[in-house]
Amino acid sequence: MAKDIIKQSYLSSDIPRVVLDRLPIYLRILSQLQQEEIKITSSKELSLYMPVESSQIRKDLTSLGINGINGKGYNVKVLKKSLQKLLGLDASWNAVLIGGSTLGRSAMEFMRQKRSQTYRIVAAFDPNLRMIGKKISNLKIQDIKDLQRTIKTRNIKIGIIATPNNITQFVADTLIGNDLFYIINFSSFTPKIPDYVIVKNLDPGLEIESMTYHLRQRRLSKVTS
Amino acid sequence: MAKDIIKQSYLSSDIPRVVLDRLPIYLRILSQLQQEEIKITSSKELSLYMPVESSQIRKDLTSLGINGINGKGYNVKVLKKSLQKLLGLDASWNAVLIGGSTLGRSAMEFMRQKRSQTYRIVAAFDPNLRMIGKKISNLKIQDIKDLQRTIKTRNIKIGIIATPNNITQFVADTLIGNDLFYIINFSSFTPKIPDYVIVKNLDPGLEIESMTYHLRQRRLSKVTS
DNA sequence: TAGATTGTTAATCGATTAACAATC
DNA sequence: TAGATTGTTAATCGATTAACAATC
Repeated sequence: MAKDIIKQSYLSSDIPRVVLDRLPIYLRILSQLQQEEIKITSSKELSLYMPVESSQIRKDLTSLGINGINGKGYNVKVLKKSLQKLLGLDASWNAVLIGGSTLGRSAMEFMRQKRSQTYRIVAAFDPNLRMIGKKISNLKIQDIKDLQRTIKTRNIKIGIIATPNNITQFVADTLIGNDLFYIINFSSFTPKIPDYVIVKNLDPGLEIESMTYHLRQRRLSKVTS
Repeated sequence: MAKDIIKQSYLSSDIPRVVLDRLPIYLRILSQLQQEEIKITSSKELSLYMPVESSQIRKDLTSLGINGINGKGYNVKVLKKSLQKLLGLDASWNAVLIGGSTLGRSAMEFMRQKRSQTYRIVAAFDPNLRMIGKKISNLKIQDIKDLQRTIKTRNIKIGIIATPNNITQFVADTLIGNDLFYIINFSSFTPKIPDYVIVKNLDPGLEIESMTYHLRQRRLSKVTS
């Protein structure tokens, strides 16, 4: 029932995925420009920092209802604010970490470095009973039985999986069963999920493995040339 | 001169980026199937684990010269081997880490978790002279002056940036200047790079920030429905 | 005004999907 | 053989780019 409503609203979100994925990149670039005290930028300048034509950037922005100053460009501050609001970055979202062993700890540590205002890890759990009570960063690892209650009381919307690959599916199912439909997955297992759930797999290995293809190519071409 | 050759060979690598990015995902799924002792799979089965139609998968594979058993499917072991070889995962690539403070440490720790056979971090540097000599994991942080020599002697092909945002560009330029054209960037700054360089920006923030859009959408739709 | 840049359309490009004969 | 799945083509879909009049 609740899922039906959500599914519907998800499908109705009208920004194409490719556009959506570019927006945080625009924001990064705008922040950089701000640090350089640049007040007005242009689609052309923005395009220097990413592999996208200026016309694409203009198109993205107009499609979102964001307009520049005709003949001038875009006000950096205004554009940044618009994008932040659109992406929901003016709010802060609570997240829960599942997995208190080394992967969990390093993932936590790594995310902490980024000091994002957008999300906060406010609770930690581990399916392994032996981990309960141990501390990870400043959080006490809780019994997974209390997951549902904690999600409610702490208004948690994002689940972070940092468990061994062999229980990733179980953990994902648990999160989804507890109405967490936004999942960040640090494990190397890609869980099967219903289509109203959004999972981001953050596995550096995935990136590096497509890199090595190019490495190999270049070596071959050097040898043969 | 050397750059010209490389540039050329990069452009001539004929696998489309979208296809290339799917290959490591196929490999993950194949490993999972192997763990379940499944010997023969099909494009249909593989498509269950990722948002791609079976015809796409067949097309990807034939385009790479990989053939299945007509009427039967694909031999899991054979397919895995073929993809690994194609991606250059039968080799091991040496990487250097730049940045020995907390971000560097947690990135290192995080990557260690993954125990990839594909790459190995064999040296660490920091532009900050005060960091020199400190240990990170089992590596001693070296003076960046020795970067060039170490790259040569240790046959390093991959550079990992884990420095504060404000020096990312400097570090990227340094790496490129030392003929490292494969860069993994853990900072939140997107450096400007020549087009023959491949940079993978691994910033969980990027992923999460496009997630919050959907979070916001659903909240709004719940309120209005 | 002259120069620069937006907003927008049309053309191009490439990726995905559906369908089915060929094959095991 | 019957059933299932590949390999491949054609159709569809969507994203990117180029071009330019309108605007500051």
